[in-house]
Amino acid sequence: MAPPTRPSATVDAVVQLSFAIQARLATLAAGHDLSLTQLRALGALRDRRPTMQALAEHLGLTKSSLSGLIDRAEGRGLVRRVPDEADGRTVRVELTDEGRSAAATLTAAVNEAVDLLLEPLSATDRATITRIARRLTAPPPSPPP
Amino acid sequence: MAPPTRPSATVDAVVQLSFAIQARLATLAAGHDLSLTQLRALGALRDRRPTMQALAEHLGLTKSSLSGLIDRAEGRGLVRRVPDEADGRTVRVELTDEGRSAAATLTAAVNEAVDLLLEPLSATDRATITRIARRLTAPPPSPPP
DNA sequence: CCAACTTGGTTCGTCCCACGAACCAATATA
DNA sequence: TATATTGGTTCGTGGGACGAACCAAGTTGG
Repeated sequence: MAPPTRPSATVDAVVQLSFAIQARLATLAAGHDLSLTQLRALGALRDRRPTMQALAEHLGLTKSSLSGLIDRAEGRGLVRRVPDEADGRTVRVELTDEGRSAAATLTAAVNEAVDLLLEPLSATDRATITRIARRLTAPPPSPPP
Repeated sequence: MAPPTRPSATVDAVVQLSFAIQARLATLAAGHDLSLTQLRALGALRDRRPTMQALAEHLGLTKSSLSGLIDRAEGRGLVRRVPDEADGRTVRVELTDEGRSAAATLTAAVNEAVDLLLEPLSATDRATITRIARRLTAPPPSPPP
């Protein structure tokens, strides 16, 4: 069977929506002179102080990419590298006070922006899309070794 | 009232999902040595031959950004600039044969990848998320002048 | 009919982002 | 202790996006 040259309606709709969301987030981040990736990083650091390794994995970046990202964020005073106590090799990343306040502001802004986007939905639909999105992003259950 | 420092469950879930989708698309595009933006551009050109202006708007880029994008795509033989017959200033962009075949391949791959992502959903949930996504990405009805 | 404006694109300089390869220091292993 | 392995950084490359300056083709107004 020949591959379809047109996307399925479902795929198309979902992909379009993801682009719409990303566009909003990018605009919002740009308004604070941040890239989308930096926005994500700040979000990821809100309640963690991961190693470079862990953060890179979480963001889907290589370690060299992350190194540069953190360089820039550190240069802006949003983030700080701290040595790990246990292992002399590993470096942990944490928010500075300035970074924490920026993260809070941005979190609120993201909420507002996405809420606005979801505004046309009924309460029922909101609940449904939440459930579905959660389901799709939940890590698949893996049997412990 | 103080702004929340944590995103709402709904917003968080939806944003996470959008990142998951983008990551899949980016990986897929990278596998064909293309950027996400070029992937989008190819998709947009499947059934149109827009002016630079129109394409830039569709992709949410400035005209200078688009100029560079099309330069590179043209350099790879995926796309062609053609002069507009009516207006000597405007340039139209269209797929080459190679670009058309790449677009077809990629469309199929996107379908497969996103279908896989949506695999855990029931048929009902798929229908629901399609409806919701459509609703959210549909342009708001504007009264004709 | 021609000068002044507008419009559609390109070019240029700048910065961010992401990657792989090479490298270095600290730890783990044999 | 010699040899991996691991965690990060550095460097070079290339795409991506932007604004400002620019240019050519159309449009408008006197």
